[in-house]
Amino acid sequence: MTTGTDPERSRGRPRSPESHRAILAATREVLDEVGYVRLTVEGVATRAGVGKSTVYRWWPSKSALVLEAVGSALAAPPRPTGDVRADIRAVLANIVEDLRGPLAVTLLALGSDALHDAPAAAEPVDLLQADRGAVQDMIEDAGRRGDLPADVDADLLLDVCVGTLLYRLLCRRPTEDVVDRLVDLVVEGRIPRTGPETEPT
Amino acid sequence: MTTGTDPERSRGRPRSPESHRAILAATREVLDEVGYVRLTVEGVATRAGVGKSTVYRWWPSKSALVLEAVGSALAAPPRPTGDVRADIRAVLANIVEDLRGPLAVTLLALGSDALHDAPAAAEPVDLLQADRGAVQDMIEDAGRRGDLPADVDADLLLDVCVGTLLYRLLCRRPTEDVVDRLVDLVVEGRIPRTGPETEPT
Amino acid sequence: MTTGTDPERSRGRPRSPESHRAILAATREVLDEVGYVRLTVEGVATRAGVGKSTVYRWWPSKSALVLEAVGSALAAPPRPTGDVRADIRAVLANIVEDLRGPLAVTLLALGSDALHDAPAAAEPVDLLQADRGAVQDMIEDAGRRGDLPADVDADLLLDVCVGTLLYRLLCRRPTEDVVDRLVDLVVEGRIPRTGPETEPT
Amino acid sequence: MTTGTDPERSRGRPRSPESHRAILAATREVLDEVGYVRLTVEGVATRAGVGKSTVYRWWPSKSALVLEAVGSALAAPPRPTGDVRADIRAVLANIVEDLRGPLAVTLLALGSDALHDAPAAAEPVDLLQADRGAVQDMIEDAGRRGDLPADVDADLLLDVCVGTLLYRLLCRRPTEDVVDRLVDLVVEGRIPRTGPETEPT
DNA sequence: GTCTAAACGAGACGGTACGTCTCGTCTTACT
DNA sequence: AGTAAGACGAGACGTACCGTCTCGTTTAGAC
Repeated sequence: MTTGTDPERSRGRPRSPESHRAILAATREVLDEVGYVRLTVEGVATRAGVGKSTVYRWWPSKSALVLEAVGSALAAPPRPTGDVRADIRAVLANIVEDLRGPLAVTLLALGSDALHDAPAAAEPVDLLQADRGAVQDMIEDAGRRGDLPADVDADLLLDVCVGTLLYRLLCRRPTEDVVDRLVDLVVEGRIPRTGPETEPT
Repeated sequence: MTTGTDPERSRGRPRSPESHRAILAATREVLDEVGYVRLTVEGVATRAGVGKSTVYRWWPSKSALVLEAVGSALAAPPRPTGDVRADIRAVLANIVEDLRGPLAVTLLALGSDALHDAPAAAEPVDLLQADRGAVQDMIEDAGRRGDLPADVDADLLLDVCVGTLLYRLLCRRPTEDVVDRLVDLVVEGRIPRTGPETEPT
Repeated sequence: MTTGTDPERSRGRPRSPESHRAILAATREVLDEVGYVRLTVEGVATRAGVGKSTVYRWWPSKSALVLEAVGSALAAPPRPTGDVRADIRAVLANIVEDLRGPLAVTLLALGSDALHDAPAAAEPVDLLQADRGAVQDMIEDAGRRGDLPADVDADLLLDVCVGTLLYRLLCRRPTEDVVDRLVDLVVEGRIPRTGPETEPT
Repeated sequence: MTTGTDPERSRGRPRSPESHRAILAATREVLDEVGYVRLTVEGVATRAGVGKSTVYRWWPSKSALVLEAVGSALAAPPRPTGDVRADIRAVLANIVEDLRGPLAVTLLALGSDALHDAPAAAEPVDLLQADRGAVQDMIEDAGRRGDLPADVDADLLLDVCVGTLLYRLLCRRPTEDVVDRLVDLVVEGRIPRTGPETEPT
């Protein structure tokens, strides 16, 4: 199947895929090291071995660049198995994984930066939820199957999970066993307790 | 013989309380209007009718200034009544109230900015929880009274509430009836549903 | 084989000659109007229609900028004619001309500023003497020709002339007929007198 | 009529002479160490063990303070002896002595600073010539006695001497034997030569 | 021996300029 | 045509002094 060369797109020298990748990689590294506010486009370009104008040719601003760099590093959404506990667990584990490193912080910076520009507003925070629709379907399926209430509010349920994880990461509180207890809470209504550990049902 | 006035403290011209207040007020206004990243110290100083050096005399940086300005505008913690549902509701209503306006966004910007400085890190996010200790005590009291499990994890329970609200505000999803349903979830284990509205017990 | 273009030098956008010239011109204007101490780099940049960073990209400091601006406005050295009186007269007339306007004052400010930095020290005062070597040669030639003593101290002789003019300008005393009388003094040993005017020999 | 103590003037605490002296001394020290432009009133006050307001109570500005500090350290004018060579020598030696240290540079800074304020303009440069009138009288006396031309231009003659010394000091050229040769030039019309040394007449 | 008013130290104040930094755009020469 | 280099206009950063202004504390002469 030849996706081939779009006659409109392929005039002149084509975009260099190496540069593109190098820029995104450099962005992620710099983000790791100094954070969003101290990241400079010039620094990224230098580290990528690229001219600053090449960055600006493909991304309109620092925030757009960072947004794509962060998005491109997110974990792939898991495939649903039909076991609602396991599926939600997998989604949350993904999020925890994603939010390690600089991503949580960066998302917040992006979000707060964007919230004062009506247009760009929703984008960053939705990154964590590229697969939100799929997850909601999965939850609603569970409702139909009877594993959850039939009219479960998948939207809020998901926000409880994601919000709690994001907030704990932001406050630097531990998140290891929180995933399980969140699942217990939102799937079975089990109020979180301290103590040995949540026992399996 | 009580000297009263501390000889160490009263040398030189005393700090002008009007300037101090005017600066914090101006900071809040500018924050409202243009947001954290577009706020400038010079702009704040001008609006407060104050020299830039007066701002820097008392706050070491833009972020410290904003942090205090935001903190000084938070709602006062409610007094516990003994009814766990009502108490948690009151705390969450306070948070929702605080996060209207620019505070949610600003907290995120501050938080993300700070997370790359080990020392200043925890401050901003803890602002929302100046009264966290009191609320935890309140929850644990409820555990002792039997309104909640005796070994309830007050820490996580609180994070579920705060995190969810913060996240929904950040994503611009509605928060009006979420407070009630969160209380239902964390106090009674009621899984959130769509539908007419949560009926009273 | 002449490569011509130095591969090291010609990377990136070349320096804009208009900006460079505009900055020097603006510096001279501002100097004229408000003097050295009240000259502001930002003011110069604004008048030149240039960003402040462009000024600082090419001159490390206000004093370096002013030094070059002043230097670039000095009169070109006159061509020696062989008549020692006429030649010295021409040199001194040049100096008087240069020191009109803000240059005398500026040189002093620069000089006094610089004298506390060992490295930059000599520069400003030497500005007046970019052509000092040539003038000394001229004087020594006159010595060899017999128009002046054979072992004339050209150095001191020149300092007498320049120093006297600079000092009188600084004290705001008139300098119109001083040039002639200085020449009388240093070429013919005629002690300066008040009175109608120096008669021609 | 008892002038005695003016009832208007002598209420309250009298001016502290120690502070006054300490401020002038500190000014001279700081001037020596860092020069005029880098001298700060606050630094002077601190070194003098004095509040900044005490400085500003008695001197209207940094330049006025420095002017007085510099003036108060000048050498006392010599007494005329009747020997014109010796008298001029003594005056010039005084000037050379005064201009060692930071004074030459400071005078220039003050002068250049002042030249853009019409009122304060002439003061600094005239410092060197507090005794100018006396010296002019002395030169004119020599004219009347026949040691110099009867209509000698004392004004210009003095400027030649002072200007030359000031300029050489500013350029950091040696001044040791220049005094003698200047006297030779302006008293006897002897054009300066290099060589063994000026022989006595 | 008070009384009292000016001078004092300390240092906060409103300003202003500094020199540095980053943004996002523009302009070259090279490939 | 796309790129690396890097100059450009703009404007905020945080620092340093300026000269003014309050404070509370001496301190010496007037009463």
